[in-house]
Amino acid sequence: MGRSPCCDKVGLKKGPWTPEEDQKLLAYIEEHGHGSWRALPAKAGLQRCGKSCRLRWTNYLRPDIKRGKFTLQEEQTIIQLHALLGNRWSAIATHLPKRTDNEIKNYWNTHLKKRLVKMGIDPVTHKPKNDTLLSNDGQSKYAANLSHMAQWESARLEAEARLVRQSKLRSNSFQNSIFASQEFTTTSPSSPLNKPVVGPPRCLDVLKAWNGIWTKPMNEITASGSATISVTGLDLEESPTSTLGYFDQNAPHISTPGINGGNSTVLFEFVGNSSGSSEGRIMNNEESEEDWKGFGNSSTGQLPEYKDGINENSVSFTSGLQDLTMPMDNTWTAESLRSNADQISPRNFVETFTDLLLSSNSGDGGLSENCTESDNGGEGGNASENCEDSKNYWNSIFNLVNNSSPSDSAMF
DNA sequence: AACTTCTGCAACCGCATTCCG
DNA sequence: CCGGAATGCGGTTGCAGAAGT
Repeated sequence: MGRSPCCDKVGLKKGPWTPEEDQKLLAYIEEHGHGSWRALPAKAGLQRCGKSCRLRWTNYLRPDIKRGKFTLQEEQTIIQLHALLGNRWSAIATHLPKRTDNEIKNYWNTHLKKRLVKMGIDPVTHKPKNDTLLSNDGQSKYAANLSHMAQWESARLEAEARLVRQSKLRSNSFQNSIFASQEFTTTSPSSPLNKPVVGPPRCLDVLKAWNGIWTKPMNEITASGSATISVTGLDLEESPTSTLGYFDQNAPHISTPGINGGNSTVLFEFVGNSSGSSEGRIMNNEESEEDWKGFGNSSTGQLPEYKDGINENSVSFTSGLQDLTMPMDNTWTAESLRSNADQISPRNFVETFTDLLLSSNSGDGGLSENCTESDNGGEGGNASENCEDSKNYWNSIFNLVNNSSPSDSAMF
C-alpha cells in the first residue's frame, strides 16, 4: 500500500553508479547480506536510497548474472515465453536464471519486438497482424481461445502457488497435507517451498493440449459446421482455484460445464463457419499471399469433423481421413494429441509459422525452401540456416513448459 | 571533422502487492 | 481488520556510444 518514501529524501544521489559505490555495496552485501534495503545505504555508507541499491544489486552486481549477448536459445525462450506470458518479465526471467527481468525486458524492446514487427507479426499477440485469413475458418479464434486459456491458466497457477505459500506459512503440517494431496509443487528460487517435484502439474495439461491442438495440421483444424472436442478425466477438483471456464457466445468457444465434479468434463467446442474451402492461411505484410499457401495444404478442401465419441477413458475424433482415439486416463497430453495428428500429416501450421518468425534473423524475413515444403511463391530466401536453428515455435513452448523444472519457476 | 540520428542499456518512477505491527 | 513500510514489478526515461550524413 502506498509508495515507498525512501527515494523521496533529498540529498540522495541518483543516476549512474560509480565503481566506488558498487564496491561499497558489494562489500557490504557480501559481508552482511542485504537485510533491509531501507537500512542498507546508511550501513554501507552510500548516499543512495534502498530501492536504488536493491536495483543495482539485482540488475548488475549480483554474482549469478550472466551478461553479454543473448544466445539463440535464450532468444527463442524469451519469444516463446512472451507468447505465453506476455510482458511478465519476472516470470520470464525465472526461466532464464542468469538473466534479469530488466535485461530481458530491454532485449525484448530493443531487439525481439522490432524483429517481430518487421515480420508483420504483432509482438503483443504473436500472431500475424493481418489475421483475417485465419479467422475465415475459425482457426484464429480457436487459437486465440486456447491462448487465452493458457494465459489464464498460468495466472491461475500463480494464484495457486501463492495460496500454497500462504498455507505453508500458516502451518507446516497443513502444508504437508497439501503437498501430499497434490502432485506438484510450485516454487521459485526465493520461495521457501523448494520441495521435490512429483510428476507434472495437472494444469499443464491445458498448455500441453494447447500446443497439441496447435500442432495439429491446419487442414484438420479447419472447421466445418460444428466440431467438438471434449475431454473427460481432467480432475481439477484438487485445485481450489481452478475454474477452467471460458465461454464466448461467439463460436468457436470453450466451455466447462462441470468443473467441480470429481470427474470434471472440460468441453472444448469450436464451431467454425461452414465456408467450403477454408484453406488455412495467414498473411505477412512483407510476404505475398502466395508465400503462405503452404499452410493448411489442403488440396481437396475436405473438411474434417471432430464430434465423435467421448467416454470416461478416451476421446474420439473422426476426421475426414481417419479416426483418432486418445486415451483419457490421468493425463491428457499433447503427445497423445500430437502423435495422432502426426499420423495424418507431418506438416503443420506451427512449424511454418515458427520458421518464418525465427528466420527473420536473416533480415529478409523470407521463407526458405527448407522452411516450407509448400508451394510458396518461390521467394525462397536465404534463411535455411536460421531454420535449422530455429524450429518449432509452438512446439518449443510446449517443450519449454514441459521440461522446465518447477523449481526454477514460480509459474510452473 | 562536425553534427545529427539511432541504438542499447542502466536507472528511475510509480503502481501493485505483500508484510507486519 | 487497518494502515504504514517494504518489496516487486513493468513502463519509461536519459545518457553514452555507434552509425550515418
